[in-house]
Amino acid sequence: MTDHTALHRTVLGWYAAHARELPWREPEAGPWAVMVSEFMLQQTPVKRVLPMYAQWMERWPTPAALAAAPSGEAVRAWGRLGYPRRALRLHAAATAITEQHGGEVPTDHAELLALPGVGEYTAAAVASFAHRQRHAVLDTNVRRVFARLVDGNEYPPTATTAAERRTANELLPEQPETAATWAVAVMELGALVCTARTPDCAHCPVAADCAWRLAGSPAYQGPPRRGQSYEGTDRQVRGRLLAVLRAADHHADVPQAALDAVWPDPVQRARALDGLVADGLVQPVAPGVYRLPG
DNA sequence: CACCCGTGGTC
DNA sequence: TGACCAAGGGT
Repeated sequence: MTDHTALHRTVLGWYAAHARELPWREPEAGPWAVMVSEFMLQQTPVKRVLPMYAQWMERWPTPAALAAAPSGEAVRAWGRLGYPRRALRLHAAATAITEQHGGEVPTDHAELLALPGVGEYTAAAVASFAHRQRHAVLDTNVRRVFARLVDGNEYPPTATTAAERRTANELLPEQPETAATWAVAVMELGALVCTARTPDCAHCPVAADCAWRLAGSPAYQGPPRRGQSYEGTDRQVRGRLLAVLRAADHHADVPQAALDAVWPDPVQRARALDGLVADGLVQPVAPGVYRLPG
């Protein structure tokens, strides 16, 4: 039950002075704008999200507008943002919001969590950033900041732990409005200063209190964090296949031959295509003919 | 819970 | 240059 007022004031002051101006943080950005940004930002850098976000919000400014479009159009508009299943899930979330929540993004955390593509982080982020509620928001940035500041470790554990949730809740300001700003402020600190590779400790507002710094910035000791291989994987094949489908006109059939051209190994190619169909990203319309889903 | 799921930028 | 990283979620 320590008093964290000084820490709150320091971080909130830093945020007030250094926060980026992002469209989903503008006063006119409602819950839908926040939700769209959160889907796009899942494992994708802000810089690459910005242009796609602008296009998306202009085309589908409400959940109902997106729900009225074919899911394949969402996949097509997703472009090269990566992880196209996110586009499908965002479309499914828009449909659920339209059909079950009167077209309004839910305010209740549990209802948010029940939406397709909304997990622990995104539910807390929308409830906090858009609805100004008090929630611990644990993304990769926040987890890294707390790992260093509180635990003295360079990196957080592989998966979010109960101890991390305890820390986040312990440090969360009591007032909901303050907590909401605190959540985005800690995230911003992780994104801009307390970065993964080369943290800018010289400009960190809490460097003097940082357990990791005070311990001499010891190198990461934990288990090796598995890298993400990509060359030669099914994911690469899926990406190439879907690129062909996206490039085709809306409702234009894509012949098997066009898909066969993207990858030499027929076994892996077929497996990747089957996977896309199973995921609902590709629709088989006839033997040897495919398109994005309607 | 370990693994799968895209894409592009960085050192 | 290959490994790492980027506002995760689903299984």
